[in-house]
Amino acid sequence: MQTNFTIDCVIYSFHLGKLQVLLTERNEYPYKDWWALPGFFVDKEEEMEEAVERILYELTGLKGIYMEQLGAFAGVKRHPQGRILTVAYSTIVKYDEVESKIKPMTSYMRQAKWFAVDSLPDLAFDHREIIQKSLQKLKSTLYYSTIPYELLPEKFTLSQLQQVYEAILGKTLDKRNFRKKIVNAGYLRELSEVQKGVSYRAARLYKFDKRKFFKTTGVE
Amino acid sequence: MQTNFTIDCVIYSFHLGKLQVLLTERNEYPYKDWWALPGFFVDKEEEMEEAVERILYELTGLKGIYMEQLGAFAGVKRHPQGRILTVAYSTIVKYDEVESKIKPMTSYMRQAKWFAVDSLPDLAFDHREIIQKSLQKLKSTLYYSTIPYELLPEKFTLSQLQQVYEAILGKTLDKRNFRKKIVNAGYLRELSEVQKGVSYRAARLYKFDKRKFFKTTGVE
DNA sequence: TTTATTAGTGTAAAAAATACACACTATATT
DNA sequence: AATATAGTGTGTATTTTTTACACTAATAAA
Repeated sequence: MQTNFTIDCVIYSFHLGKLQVLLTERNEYPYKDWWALPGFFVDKEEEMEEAVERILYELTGLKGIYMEQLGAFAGVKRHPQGRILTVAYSTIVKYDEVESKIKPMTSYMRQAKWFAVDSLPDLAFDHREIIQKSLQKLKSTLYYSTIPYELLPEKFTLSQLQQVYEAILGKTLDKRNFRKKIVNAGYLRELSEVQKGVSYRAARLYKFDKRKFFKTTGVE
Repeated sequence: MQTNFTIDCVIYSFHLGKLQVLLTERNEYPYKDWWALPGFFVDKEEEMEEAVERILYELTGLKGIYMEQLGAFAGVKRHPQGRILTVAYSTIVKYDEVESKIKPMTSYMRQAKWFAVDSLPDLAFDHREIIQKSLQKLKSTLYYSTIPYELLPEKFTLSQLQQVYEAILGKTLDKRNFRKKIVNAGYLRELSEVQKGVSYRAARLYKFDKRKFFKTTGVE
C-alpha cells in the first residue's frame, strides 16, 4: 500500500525559565486557524532527517540542529481526508540563535509562535498526543542525554542548568544536591568567566564537554 | 508525497536460556534466500497495530500479543526498488504457546525459524540495524517494563526470571542481589506450587502481578 | 547411600540520594 | 556611606540503594 508521508517537528527551546514549543497557525483546511506542529510532506528522494533540517531552516534559519525520532503516527482516522502517516521528530534550538522574527510564513501557515509547554493551545490532528509523548521521552531520558545543553547557550550557569531540569521534570530540585551530582558527573568545564549584566552577584559560567560526556556515559 | 508503507516485526521469545528472534527466509527478489524480519504491506484501512496482529497471527497463530513501536525506517536507499517506509515493532510471544510447527509459508517466504540474538544470520535490507535498535531499547527499559514477564510462562521460577534478565542484558547477575531487588519490588506473587519434572530440587513458582506493577511503577 | 545439581538465604561495606540553612557578593537605591 | 535586594555558593548527617560474597538444603538419579 501507498500512503501520504509527512514529517512533524516538535521544536523546543528554553526561555524565561520555561520549556517552549514552536507552533504554527494553519491557514488551510482541515483545522484552518488551529495551532499545529510545523510539518511538511517528505520529498520523494529526501531522507527524513533532511526534511527535518529543511523545515527547521525555513522556520528558524538554523542548520545542524539537534533531532531525535519520536516515532510514526499513522492512525487511519488522524486526518479527515484519509490516512497521512507522519513521522514525528523532537528537535531543539537555542532560543537566542533563532532570528527574533521567525521566518515569514508560507500560504499554509499564518504565523509561528513559541508556547510554554505548560500552556499550549488546542492543537490540530493528534498533535497534542505527539507533544505529550515527546515530553514523556524527554523526561525519562533527561539524565542520560545532552538535551539540557542543547537548550542552553554555550556558556551557562549552574542555576540556569537547574532551571532546565526543573522545567522538563516539572518539579523543583534541591540546589546543593543538584550541583553536587552534576559537577561530580565530570563533564562540565568550569570557566574563569562569570555572568554579565545582572544586578546581583554574578554566577560562574560553565561549558558542556561533549567528549567527556560520551566517554563517561557511553551513550550515543 | 506518497510512499510504500510496510510493517516489520521483531518477534522475540525466550528459549533454552536465550533470547530468540523469529526470522523468515525470503523467496522473492530482492534479497531472495536471505533471512529477514517478518513484515507486510499495511492495508489501506488498517491500523498499524492491526497489521502487527495480523502478521503475528499468520505466523504463530497467536492473538493479543505484546507489541511496542520502535520507530520508522525510511532511508531512500534501504530498498533497491525505491523508498519503502517501514514502521518496526518489537513484539513478544511465549515460546511454548507458539504452535511448534510455525505456520506454512506464503509464496513470499520459504520458512520461518527462531535464531538466538547472539547468533543471527546475515539479514536483508536494514533489518540488522532494526534488531540492534530494538535490543538496545529492550536493555535500557528492562527494569521498568513488563517484558520479562511477557517472555516467560505465567508461572515461573526466580532463576528463570534471572536468566531472562541476563539474556537481555548480556551479563550475569548476582543471585542474591537479584532476588532481593525483584522480590522487594513487590509485584511478584509467590505461589504455593513448585516446579515439576526437574531432576533436582524443585524451585518455587511465582506469578507477575500486573496491577501491582503499574501501581508501584506508574509506568504505562 | 552417594552423587549431582540447583534452590535458597544474610550480612557487611560502599556508594548514592536526600534533607536541610546560612553567610557571601555584587549591584542598585537612598 | 549605609542599606536593601536578589541570587550565589557551600557541608554534613541520615537514609536508601547497590554491591560483594559462600554455604546449607532439597530432590532425583545412579
